[in-house]
Amino acid sequence: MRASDRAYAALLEEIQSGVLAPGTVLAEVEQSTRLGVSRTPLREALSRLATDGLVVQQSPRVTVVSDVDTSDIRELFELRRALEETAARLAAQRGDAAVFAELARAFSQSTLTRGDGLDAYYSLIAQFDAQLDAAVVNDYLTSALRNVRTHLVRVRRLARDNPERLAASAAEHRLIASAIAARDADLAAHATHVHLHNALSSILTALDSPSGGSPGAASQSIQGAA
Amino acid sequence: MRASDRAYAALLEEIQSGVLAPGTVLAEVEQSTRLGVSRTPLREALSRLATDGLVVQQSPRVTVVSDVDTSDIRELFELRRALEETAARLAAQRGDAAVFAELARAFSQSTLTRGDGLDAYYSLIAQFDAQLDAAVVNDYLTSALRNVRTHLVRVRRLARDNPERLAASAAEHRLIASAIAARDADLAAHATHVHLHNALSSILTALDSPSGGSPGAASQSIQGAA
DNA sequence: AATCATTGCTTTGTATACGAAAAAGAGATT
DNA sequence: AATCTCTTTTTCGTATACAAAGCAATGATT
Repeated sequence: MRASDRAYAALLEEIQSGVLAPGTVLAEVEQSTRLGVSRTPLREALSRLATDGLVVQQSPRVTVVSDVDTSDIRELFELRRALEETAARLAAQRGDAAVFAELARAFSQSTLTRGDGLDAYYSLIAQFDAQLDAAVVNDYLTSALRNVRTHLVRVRRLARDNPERLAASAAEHRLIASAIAARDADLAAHATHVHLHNALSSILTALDSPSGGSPGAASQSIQGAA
Repeated sequence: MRASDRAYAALLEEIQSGVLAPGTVLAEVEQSTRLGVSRTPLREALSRLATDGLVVQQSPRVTVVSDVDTSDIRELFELRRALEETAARLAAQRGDAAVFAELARAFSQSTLTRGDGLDAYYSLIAQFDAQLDAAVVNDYLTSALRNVRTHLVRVRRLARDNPERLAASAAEHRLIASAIAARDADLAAHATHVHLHNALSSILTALDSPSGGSPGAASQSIQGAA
C-alpha cells in the first residue's frame, strides 16, 4: 500500500469520525510528521480530500476541514435524491431480482433483531448500496454516489438516529428493495423519494433539538464536491 | 499560476481536443519535460485528471488517456439526465425569471444567425449552464454537473452535430429556458428529458454513420468519474 | 502613542535525488 | 528453436532540499 493511500485513509477516517473537527487546519509538515509520511504523499492525500470536498483551502495558505451545516445537508440531499432515484429506477430495470428480494428479506429481519446495534444495520445498508451499484452498471453514476456517501457519513454522525427512525428506515429500505425485485421502477423511485424525505426530516429535527447539534456555528461551507 | 495548474490545463485541453487520443500513454518524465514542469506538479495534474476520469491507470505502472465508447456515452447521459432534470426543476423554483427569459430570447435568435458558427452557439450554452448553476445554488449538484460537462466536451467532439440538429437543439434550449422563466418545474424537467433524448439519439446515429466514428475500437473504458 | 516599514520566520510550491519494483532484453540451457 | 532465467534498464513512489511568497513581529518615525 502506498504512503499516500495510507495518509488519505487515515485523514478520511479521522474527518468522518469527527476526530478532526470542522475548521481544523491541516498544515503539511504537521500532518506529515504525525502520520509518518513525507510531505509529497501527504500533499496527494490532501488533494484527494479537497476534490472530495472534505477539506477546503480557506486561504491560499491554509487548508481546513470543511464544515457541514444545515444548508449543506439540504443541498446534499437534493443531489442524493437525483442520484438515488435514478439508481433505483435503473436497478429495477436491470438488477437481479433474486438479489434484491433477498435484501428485502434481510431488511425485514433487521427490524426484529435491532438490538445488535446500528453497526450491523449500517453494514446492511452498505450491502444494499453495493448491490445497487452492481445492478446499475454505470460508472459515472456510481462515482457520483460514492462521493455523496462519503459526505453522508459525517451527516449521519452529526445526527445520531433514534431507534424509531431506524425501524422506519429499515421498512423503507425493504420497500425499495422489493420494488426493485418486482421490477417496478416507479415504485422504487418514489419509495426512494419517501425514504430520503423522511431521513432528511429526521436529521434536521435532530439537529434542531439541543442534544445532538454541532457545537460550533457554521463558518466554512463544503464546496467542490466533484 | 501554479505549475501544476498549467500542466493540468494543458493536458485537459489536449485530451478534450483529441490531440492526446484515447489510449495514449502519459509517462511522467516524458510529459513533464514536454510541458516544462518537473515531475511533482505533473503528478498532481495527472492525479486530478484521474479523479476526473479523463485518464486511467491501465496498470499500476502506466497511465493512459481514457477511451470514450458508445457504452460510456449512454452511461454519461443517464447521469446527465438525473442531474440536469433536477437542476432544471430547482432553477424553475429558485431562478431569476428575467435571466432565463432573456436566455430563451437569445436561443430564439441564435437559430436565425446560425451562420456565426457553432462556437458562438456553444458559448451561449455555456452561459445557460452558468446561469443554471447560479440559480440552483447547490455546490454538490454544480460540482457533479461540472464533471459531466468535462466529459461531454469529448463526446461532442466525437460526433460533430449537423446543422439541423443544432437548430433543433436551440429550440429545445429555448423551451427549457422559458419553462424555467415561467416557473414551470415539470415542463422544465420534461423538456430537459426530451432534449437529452434527442441529443443522445443524434450522437449515437452520428457515431454509427461511417463519417465521424472513432477510429480505434473501444479498449479502455472511462471510470472513476468522481 | 499610533502607524508604517523592514526584517525574519513560517509555510507552501517546485525540483531533484534516491530506492524499489517491474518490464524488457539477452544469454544459456533443454 | 523455444523457453526460462538472469541482468539491465526504465519508471514510479517517496524523501528531501531549495526557493518564493505571506504573515507576523519588532523597531523606528511621525
